[in-house]
Amino acid sequence: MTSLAERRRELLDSMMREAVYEGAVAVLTEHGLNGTTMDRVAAAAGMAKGSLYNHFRSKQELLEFVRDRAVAPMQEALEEIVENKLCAAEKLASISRLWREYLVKHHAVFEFLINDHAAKRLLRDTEQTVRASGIKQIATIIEQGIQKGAFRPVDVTAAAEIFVSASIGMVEQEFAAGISRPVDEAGDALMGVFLHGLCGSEG
Amino acid sequence: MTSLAERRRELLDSMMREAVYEGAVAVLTEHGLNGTTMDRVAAAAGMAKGSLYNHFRSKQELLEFVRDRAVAPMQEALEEIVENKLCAAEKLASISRLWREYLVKHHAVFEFLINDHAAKRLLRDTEQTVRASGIKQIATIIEQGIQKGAFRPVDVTAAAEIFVSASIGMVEQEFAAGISRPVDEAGDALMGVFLHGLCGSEG
Amino acid sequence: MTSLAERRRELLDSMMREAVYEGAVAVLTEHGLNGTTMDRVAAAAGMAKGSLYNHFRSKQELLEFVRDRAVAPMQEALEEIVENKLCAAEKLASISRLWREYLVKHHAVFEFLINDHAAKRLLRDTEQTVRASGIKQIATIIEQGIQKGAFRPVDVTAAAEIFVSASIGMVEQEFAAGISRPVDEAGDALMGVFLHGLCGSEG
Amino acid sequence: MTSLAERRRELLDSMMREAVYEGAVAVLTEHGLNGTTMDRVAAAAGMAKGSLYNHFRSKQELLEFVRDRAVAPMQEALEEIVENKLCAAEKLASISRLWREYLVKHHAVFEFLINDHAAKRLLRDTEQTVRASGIKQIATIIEQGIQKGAFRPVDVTAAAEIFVSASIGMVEQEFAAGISRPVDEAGDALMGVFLHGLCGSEG
DNA sequence: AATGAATGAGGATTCATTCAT
DNA sequence: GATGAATGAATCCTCATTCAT
Repeated sequence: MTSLAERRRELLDSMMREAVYEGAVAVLTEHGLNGTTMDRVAAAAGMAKGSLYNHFRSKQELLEFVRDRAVAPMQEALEEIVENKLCAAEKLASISRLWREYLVKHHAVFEFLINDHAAKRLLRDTEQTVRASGIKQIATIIEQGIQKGAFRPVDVTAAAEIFVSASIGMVEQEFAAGISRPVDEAGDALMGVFLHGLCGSEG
Repeated sequence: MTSLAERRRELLDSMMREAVYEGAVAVLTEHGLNGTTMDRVAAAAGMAKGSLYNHFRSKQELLEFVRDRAVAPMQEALEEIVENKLCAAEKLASISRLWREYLVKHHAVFEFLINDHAAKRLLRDTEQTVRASGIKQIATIIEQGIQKGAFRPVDVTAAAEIFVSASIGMVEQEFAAGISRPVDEAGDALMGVFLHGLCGSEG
Repeated sequence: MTSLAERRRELLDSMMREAVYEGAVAVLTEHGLNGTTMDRVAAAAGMAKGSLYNHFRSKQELLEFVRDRAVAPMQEALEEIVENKLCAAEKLASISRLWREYLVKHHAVFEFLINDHAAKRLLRDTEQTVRASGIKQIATIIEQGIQKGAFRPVDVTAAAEIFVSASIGMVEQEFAAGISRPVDEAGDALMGVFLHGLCGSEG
Repeated sequence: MTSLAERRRELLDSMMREAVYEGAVAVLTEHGLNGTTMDRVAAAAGMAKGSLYNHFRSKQELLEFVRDRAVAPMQEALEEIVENKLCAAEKLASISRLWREYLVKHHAVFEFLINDHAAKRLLRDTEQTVRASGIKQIATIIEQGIQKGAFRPVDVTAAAEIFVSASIGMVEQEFAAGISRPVDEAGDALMGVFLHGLCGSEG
């Protein structure tokens, strides 16, 4: 049984983690990974620098927390889609839209999570990277599509990498270029090429 | 008219820039962008730290030089392919292979050039990014393919982004995962999906 | 008259001080004086860091308590020897052995008590240092020996300093060198030199 | 052949090392080993903190330099005495006086070099400690005295440890107590006890 | 033009002490 | 009294840039 004090502590703890998360995201957004210092995170989270170290052993641990905190809801949503009763093509379309929405919303965090190689070094994960696990899930969906006869028998991992790279790359490019496509238009373009190729049915 | 002294100066200058380039690449390879200090670059280039500042106003300028120096031959090769007499699909296949070879060979540099957002910030380019200019060229090729009736009338920019993201993403993923696919296999997989889609001709 | 509550408080208090003593000694042993943080002491003593400050005004006060707590039994034993009916030479031999045993047993504490000048600064004592009071006692014994005609009329303080320094120094040296002499051998060597000198009876 | 520039550099370097040495000694004297921060050393040496790191890789390396710089002249003087034509007893007396003079003069440094266990930890030396090497030399002298028949056949290492501990301990005690004996008096007292013991010739 | 020592603003981390609960 | 999170000064070390030689 959890005592009152314990529950209160947990509540406070989760509040502070939330503050740290939001502070860190704000700093990442404004200053990039390299400009994300403990000083700035502490200030943005409204606490003393030393306090951060009462909750995270190191900067790395803090950033890992931010990553997990940011990725968790997305991975849950992803799994939900994977387990749906939709057909493979519909699943891919849903995922493409899901990612686009998340990327747009949490751009700063994902920028450093997905692409930043400094972060890759810092957050030491290879197989478990967000990207890698996404690729695995997509590969599974494509595999299902192939077995149902909906898809041609292609190299599923390669196809999954293409899908993931393209999904993320398109959004990133929009950010870099400072433009923004309507969600549907972008998704349709991606799905059109990914499902039917450039050459079309007579190809 | 260039005097003898002037020519000699230029020669020396280009030799030193070459040394800086190679030193910087070596340091980037070994220590990553964050570990690339002026000290290390100077040491690797076989010169004094102060001398770097006689040729580059700042670290940023030096890194921009490295980027340009690294990208130039690739862009030349790209243009050559674009101007070839090949059909669009063959051009794309050639480019895919070209990029793969370059990425594998100069991995460290491109890692920081193409993806590292710390570098993006550092190297202030939006439209002129390597990626952006690559996308433009690819879009042109696809446009040609469409006009020749070889490709379906898709959103050329989106398709180009997909192609570029996928080309780069696949190699990056291999690096991250520590594996390496045979060049042809990877290229075939990409071209297969990109040209014909997952659904196949009956799709 | 002490009330029951008062007595209970005292009991609890002495139990906690005991826990603090043992915790502090453990930490001193494992981490050295510099590594002895209030956090670690609290953890080793099985209590919250804040609680330490309910019983000791500061780290310095806590360490002074540890010093006194560690030194007390040794000083009692020393006084017991001093008041014995033994002759001066035998007293010295007993003391030499007593110290050796204590030093070996409580090495970590005494290392910081006796020699560590950081501690000396921290624990501000001059005359009352363990060392100083030991020297006084030894001087008294030597004085007695001289008055009984057993010893030559030497400078008693100097002789006492020699005895104390040598007693401690020999053990310290063993620790530093990582070796350990048998108690008797070391004691015999010390007493031999101290009583008869290097030159021998004909000297 | 050393170029002019090279010689000038060496001169400047040795001047700066001298400044660092004196600054460090001043700080050690005033603040103790624990209070000896790089900031303070830099300030005392009249230079910027960062400059220290151009000449010493770390605080430890700097302190090791200070130790060596402080110890070198003493060890040279010690060796000179060892190689003299004096008899063993005279050598010991000379050494005793030498040490006393050095200790008095460079008290702060030696306090941390010889006794401070924080320093021992920091300066990782066991056998090569100042103390250990001094003991070795003394042991050699005693050994010679024994072979010449001047000394009784005692445990030379133990006797050397006694001599060294007593020599240093007496000075340290004077410092701690804030008094100061005349050099000769202290030396005579030590040599008297060390050579002839407490018991005297009839002992 | 080359050199490399000097600089000093930061940056990550530690820890004695305080204080609200 | 007990607790442990909060605090922020202090510490070691880094590195882009400057400048005298």
